[in-house]
Amino acid sequence: MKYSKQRELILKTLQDNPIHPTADEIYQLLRCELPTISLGTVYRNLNQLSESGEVMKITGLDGSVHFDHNTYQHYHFICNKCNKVYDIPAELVPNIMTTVAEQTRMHISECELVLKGLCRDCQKLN
Amino acid sequence: MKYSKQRELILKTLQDNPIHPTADEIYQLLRCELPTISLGTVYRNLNQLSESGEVMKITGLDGSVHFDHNTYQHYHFICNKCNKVYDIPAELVPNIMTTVAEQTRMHISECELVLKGLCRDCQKLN
DNA sequence: AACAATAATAGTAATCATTACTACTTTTGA
DNA sequence: TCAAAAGTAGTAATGATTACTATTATTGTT
Repeated sequence: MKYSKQRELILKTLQDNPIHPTADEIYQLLRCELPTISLGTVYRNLNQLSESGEVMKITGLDGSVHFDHNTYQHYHFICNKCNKVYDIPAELVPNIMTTVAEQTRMHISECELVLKGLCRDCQKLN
Repeated sequence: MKYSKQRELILKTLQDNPIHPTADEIYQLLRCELPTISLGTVYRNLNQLSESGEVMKITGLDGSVHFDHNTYQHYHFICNKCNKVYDIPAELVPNIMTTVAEQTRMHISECELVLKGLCRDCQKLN
């Protein structure tokens, strides 16, 4: 992987905006700083970065794919009202991968968990 | 919801083919039996049926949405090699929803878990 | 510093999954 | 039998993502 200014800025934007943005949201954020950047470049780089483990790809949230600068093992919660995405640290979740692997004899290498409901802020507003 | 032959056949096709098909796969399966059915009808009905809880919608597997005739609470495993989708009964998975709800004070109403890896059949082929 | 190989880019077109729209048809309950 | 409501087929439109291409930037080597 060769250096590119675009990739550096994409990574930086993701780190500075820990809101689990989509490719398009990152693109919009970047256009101020680098107006010539193209959406395809954002997609290509995010996919590369998630391949190489530098960012995390989150699916299953809504239609589109989101990205996360936090690459430690963790899970996600999305609020049905405000649509904000929250991190759920892996420590808060009972061990899933090894338990299921033991019981099913599958080789499990990835585990994606998405919880949905009402976040604390939105609970108050009722 | 009014009765329709199309909806009945869509539900039956899903029940007879517990392979977690996509809308398009159901459409292809149905075309033999009812060649005039339209893909839009399949989508509309699957969405209705999943709204009413008669089928389960699975996201986070790959790009597209899959459907499951099994509406009991359960999770999924997708094999990275053969791409087959397996059911993981909820009983095999440590209780996630209440544990996380207690610790985070979020109201959790849905929980989607997707495990990925190598299924037992594909492990043998190595 | 100049250079060639290779990777990356912008911009656009193409693809895939899904939804929206519309005129017509079925279902249903009075 | 009939009208209201819901459903349908077929097509067009949308949204997210990838593919393609000619040009540009990076990098290791002379």
